[in-house]
Amino acid sequence: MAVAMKSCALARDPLYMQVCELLTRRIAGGTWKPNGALPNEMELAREMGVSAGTVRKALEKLEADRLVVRRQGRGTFVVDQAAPEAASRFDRLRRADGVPLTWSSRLLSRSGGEPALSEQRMLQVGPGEAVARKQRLLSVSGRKFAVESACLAVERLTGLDPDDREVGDWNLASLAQHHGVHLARAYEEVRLVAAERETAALLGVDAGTTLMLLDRVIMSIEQAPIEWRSATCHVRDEYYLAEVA
Amino acid sequence: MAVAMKSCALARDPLYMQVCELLTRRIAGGTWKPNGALPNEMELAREMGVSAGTVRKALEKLEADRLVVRRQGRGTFVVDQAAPEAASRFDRLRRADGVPLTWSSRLLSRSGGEPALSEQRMLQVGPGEAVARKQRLLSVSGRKFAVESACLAVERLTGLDPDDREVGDWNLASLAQHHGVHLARAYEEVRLVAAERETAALLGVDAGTTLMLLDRVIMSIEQAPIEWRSATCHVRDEYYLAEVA
DNA sequence: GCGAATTTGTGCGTATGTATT
DNA sequence: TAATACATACGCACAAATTCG
Repeated sequence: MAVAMKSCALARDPLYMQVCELLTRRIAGGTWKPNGALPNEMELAREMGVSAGTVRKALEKLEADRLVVRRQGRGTFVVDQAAPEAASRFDRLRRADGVPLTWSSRLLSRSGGEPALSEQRMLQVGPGEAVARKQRLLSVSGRKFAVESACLAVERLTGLDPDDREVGDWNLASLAQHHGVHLARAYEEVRLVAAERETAALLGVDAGTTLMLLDRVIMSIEQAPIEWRSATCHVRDEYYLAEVA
Repeated sequence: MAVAMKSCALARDPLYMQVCELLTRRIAGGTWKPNGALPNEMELAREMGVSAGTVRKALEKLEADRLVVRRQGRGTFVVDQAAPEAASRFDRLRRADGVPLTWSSRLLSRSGGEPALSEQRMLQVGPGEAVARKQRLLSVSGRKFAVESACLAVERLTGLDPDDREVGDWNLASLAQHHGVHLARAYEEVRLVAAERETAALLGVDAGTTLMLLDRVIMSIEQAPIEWRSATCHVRDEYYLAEVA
């Protein structure tokens, strides 16, 4: 580990970034379970042959990336990406009273195989890289709310069999956690669109009704697009909440 | 400065946070001009009687808060909040091709005085705290695009005369920079609304047309709401872009 | 083109403070 | 109270980027 700096003429990552990457791999590899504690900073420093300050800097970055949480007096813990707070962090729709929107879903269809052109563009995948798709009808307290199409870049999830049961109606957060991918952030585009005939029929509105279209691409820490979701929403009091930093 | 730690039994901010606050005040006070360089780290450490590491940590926080930028080999510089990149950071509307939307504006009206109830709620001000208001018609390449109402918590801008010329059709970024306020982030709510008669008339659309309503509150670093803007937008190809971290 | 000077970035080591168990 | 673990603070050395002669 510490060897790397002087012996290699090529520009390498700083030592703390290497520590960061190693810890990331170990967390993804399951060395420590979600909600489990990492060894303390001194311990990690000794194991890896670096200074405590270097480990500290690496852990600070991991915490900023939401892979771990650190608590004074307790320790450093692996964040459970499948826990509700973490998993719903990309859902920005709110009820009129500000509470995060919850819905029930009915699977309309699913498929897989080669990506369409739009999917290649949104997910930055080549024509040959397999994707999985699903289409769902979302309902909010009994009311038909949205038609959602989602597309997953399955090959970016290490060791995932595209025909696996869990790809059926996948849960992105837990799927990612179990296949070595850490979700970092999302880009979401909000548009107004006129309802097409089929969509209108599914939502029970007149064709041509103006709906809210949400296109969301969720990216991994390595900046690779993982999932593209396109939801056509029949909003009433509900709203989209953005926090601009 | 360094005295504070042991002599005082009360829980005080950590030293680096005190340095941070001092530097923030000095930047707001104009000790160093926008785009100007701060003294180097060693210098600051000597001046303030703290270690270089403490100054470093303070500067890292200031950089995270976008008050300064630091460049290896060059120095640490005050961010010009009025520069286009900084000032337009809260504008999330995009043209169809992804380019940030630009507009021209026509001032429809302006006023000031006691806040209405909605303004008290959105800006978290009391009934007695003065606000300033303006209403504008925004056009995009000749097309009437939006009716915008903005409301400013003038009393949060230190030393600002509510009847000042610059409050007429204020520029929030430069107004904030000149009155000791640092804009940190914004909360924006996106809704679908039916155009009311007056709004429809101003935008040249039929009453009842579905429009995009954007409610944005910009907050200072101290978490105080500074400006509330409510824009009713007649979007066509344009879209709202959110980045969810 | 090159080297010296300047400034931030990285890394190491140590001591002490503070929250938790 | 004691032990543990992260948080803060200090100081030093060298690497890397930038600027300038």
